[in-house]
Amino acid sequence: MPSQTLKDIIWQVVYSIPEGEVMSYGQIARLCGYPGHARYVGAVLKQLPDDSQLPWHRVINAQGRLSFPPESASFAQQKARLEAEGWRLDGSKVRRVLQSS
DNA sequence: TGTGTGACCACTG
DNA sequence: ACAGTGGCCACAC
Repeated sequence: MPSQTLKDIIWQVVYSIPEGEVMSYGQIARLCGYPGHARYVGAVLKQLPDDSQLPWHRVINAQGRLSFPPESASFAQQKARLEAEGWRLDGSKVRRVLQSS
């Protein structure tokens, strides 16, 4: 059996997402060498303790949105953390803060 | 061993 | 742009 479970690999990949960048669940699954496991990536992140140091907020879905109900506390926290790293929510879409306007 | 469950995704109209 | 649909597959029970 693997010394590293898929869960371990996912943690590593999420941890490696640099500040200022975001990645989709499916993208992470593929990077782990497990294409088709996007849902599992979400399941793993869901188990993280609140005080986790993992940058889970840099993980959004393939549509460029947050995978939480807009009124939830998790949504608010992810939104806040992303905004602190140079992103903004344009409607429900996550967009890089930039340039012109 | 079998079934239900998703912090998903790609495709379609 | 948006909603519906089917597919996905490890995991918890």
